[in-house]
This record gives sequence, structure tokens and C-alpha cells, in this order.
Amino acid sequence: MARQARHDRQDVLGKALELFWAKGYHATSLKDLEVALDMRPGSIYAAFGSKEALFSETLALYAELSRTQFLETLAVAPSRLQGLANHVRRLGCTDDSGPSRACMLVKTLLETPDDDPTLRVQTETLMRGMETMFARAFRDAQERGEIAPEADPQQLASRLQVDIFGLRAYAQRTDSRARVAQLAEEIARGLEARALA
Amino acid sequence: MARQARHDRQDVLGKALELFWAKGYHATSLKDLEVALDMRPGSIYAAFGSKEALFSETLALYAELSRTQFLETLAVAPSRLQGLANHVRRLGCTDDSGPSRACMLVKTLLETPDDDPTLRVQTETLMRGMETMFARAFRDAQERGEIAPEADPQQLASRLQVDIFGLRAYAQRTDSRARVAQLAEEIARGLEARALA
DNA sequence: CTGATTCTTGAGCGATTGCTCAATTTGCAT
DNA sequence: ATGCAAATTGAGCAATCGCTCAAGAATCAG
Repeated sequence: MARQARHDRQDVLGKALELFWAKGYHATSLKDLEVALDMRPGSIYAAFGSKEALFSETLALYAELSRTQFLETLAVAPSRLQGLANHVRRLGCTDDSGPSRACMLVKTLLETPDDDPTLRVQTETLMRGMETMFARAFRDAQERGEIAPEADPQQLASRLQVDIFGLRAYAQRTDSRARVAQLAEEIARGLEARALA
Repeated sequence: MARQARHDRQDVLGKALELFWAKGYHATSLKDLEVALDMRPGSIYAAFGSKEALFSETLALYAELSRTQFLETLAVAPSRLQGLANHVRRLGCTDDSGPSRACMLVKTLLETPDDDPTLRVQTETLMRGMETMFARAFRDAQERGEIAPEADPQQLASRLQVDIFGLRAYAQRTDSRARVAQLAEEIARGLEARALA
């Protein structure tokens, strides 16, 4: 046996997430990371391989956290449709605690060149995963008779993702928390309006 | 008198727009610009002052073009509400001619750090201008009796901007033109559904 | 032509980028 | 204590970044 690592890997990833989420991939330098992670370049590269690989792990962590948050909201709600609506409401409450009001996946997608073979594919995959989760929730809602049987869960999921992408980009635009919350509320009500009876 | 400039300024700005829109501000290097503009660094700096200043002019041009495109669509339409709906439809038709499917303003907003004193403010201002234009169109529609008199034009404009931001980010995500067009159609129909009588 | 004026060039500046690696430090088993 | 192995360090590499400026090229008036 030998020396044990000074940092917990998950802690480090959390710190990196905060930084990358706030500044974006390109604008974050290794100097920034050295400070934020309290690690020297050698340690960072020993642990993660490259800046891109670290970012990649960070992005996966972000998606996992988002996923967990959504599933929690869904589990607590009295119905699937209510869960979906409350998820939107929750996204609209910009409690200023997060590193950015915008979605990290969207930020990454928009700053990744079309021909990037790695980050781009990963981002699209994670987004597709999110959408699939939404679609599943809508399908469940449908099977439970919450929404019309002729509705298309996949289509509803795409539409919801558009709304969420837009809402969070808009949240980055404006300083008015109230307006963002109002928009989230409107989107949420739009979902609830699909409820049967 | 003396030597005349080799390049037309508007042409150059157009080329720069194409590049910046496609790659984003950070990911575009001066080498890239030298190639795209067919200008050497000295000329670029003599003409525009700095990379950021050039980007800024480019962004303003983008906003102006967007504005023009919207007003044209609005002018052609049989009603204000139809014009707004058709604008969304037009955005959904990703003809692949543009440098990117996403909105350059959103791309810029999301890659600009919160504390950037220049680009950030400009981007927000241009976005606000867009929203105001939408609000005006909704107000006109209201005065013409196209939509309910108790509707809030400003709120409708915000909601529309959210949809557009989302739609175009989603367009960047997926390869399926058909789905993007379908989503645009759905958003457009949502607008038209507000029509009275 | 000459001179004046403006535009263009491109080598190269200092700073920063992502990253490497030999040297060092640390914690464990013995 | 001693030796070993793993973790950490930080000076510094090659490449690139945005950018400058003295020198050259081009176009006018005379």
C-alpha cells in the first residue's frame, strides 16, 4: 500500500462542475481549475487525463444530478402530469445558489463546434436521455389516464424540452426573477391544462 | 486622396458574422479570421480595433438582419398574429444555409461570463430590443382586435422569446429537420389559437 | 515622373494556453 | 526506523493567443 489521495474524487468533480457550469468549457483555463480544485496541473492530469476528459466527467455528473432532481420531483407529486409541471416550476425558481441560471448542457451544446467528435456527441446523448425520461413520464401519465390517449408522449417530451431550454436561456438573459418564475408558471399551467377531467 | 480600401466593410462584416456565428466568440481565433476575411492582423486591427470590437459589430449586424427578417415576415402576413406565427415557422425551417441553427444572441449570452461589462450588456440589450418588437406586434394585434383585450402583450412577447430560444437551441441538438419543423408548427399553432373569432 | 497619403503586410512581441515529468513528499507495511 | 509505492509538486515546454508596428505597396494630385 501507499499514500492515499488527498482529495475525494466526487468533491473535486463537484468543484469542477461549479466552475465549468459558470464559465463554460473554453473560457475555463487550467489556472482557474488549479485554484478552484486546489490541485496542481500534475495531479489534475494524473486524476483525469485531460481538460476535456475532466469536463466530460463533469458534464455526466451534471446530467445525473438533473436526472435525480427530476425523478425526486416526480416521485413526490400526486400525479405524473403534476410532477412534470412542478419540475418546470422548480426550474423557474432561480434561487441564485447555482453557478448559472442556464442549463449546462445547452451552454455546452452551443459552444461546441459542429465537428467536435467527442463533447458534441456526449452532449446530444445526455440531452436525448433527458428527453426520453420526459417521454416516459408522459407515457406513464397517459397510461394512468391523466392525459388524452391520442396524445404523443414523444412529441410532448420534445415540446417540454424546448420550453425548458428556452426558459433557462431566458433566465440567463434577465435579472428579473419574478418574470422567470411567471414564465415557468405559465409553462407549468400549459402542461396541467392537458389533464383530463 | 490616397489608396482605397481593398475590402468592402459590409462584406467583411458578413464574413466575420458567418465565422463568429458558427464557432462562437472564444473558439474563433485571429488566425481563423485572417483566413475567412483574407486580411492580415494589421488590417483587421486598423479597421475594427480589436477582436471584441469586431465581434460586437458583427453581433449588431446579426440583430439587424434578424429584425429585418421579422419585419418582412410581419409585413407580408394577413394579420399581426399570422405574422408572428409565420416568423416561428420560418425559424423552424432550418434550410442549412446559415452557419448555425442556433440563435447567435443566445450562443453569445451563454458563453459570456456574468461579469463581462461589454458583450454581456450588448447582448442583453439586443435581446430586449427583439422582445420589445414582439411586444409591439402583439399590441398591434390587440388593437386590431385579433387577440383578447385582456391579454398582456409584454407577457406574450416574453413567452414567444422563450419558445424561440428553446426551438433554436433544440434545432442545434437534433439532426431531424422534420421534428424541428413540427415543433415550430406546434408553437405557431399555439399563437394562432389565441385568435378571436 | 515625384511626393503625399493611406492601406496592407507579416515578423514577432509578451502573455497565456494545455500539458509533461523528474523530483519530492507522504503514508503505509514491515 | 526503513523501504516502497503512490500522490503531489511546480518549473517549464511547445504551441497558440490577441495584438503591434516599422516597412512596403498602392493610389491619388501635381
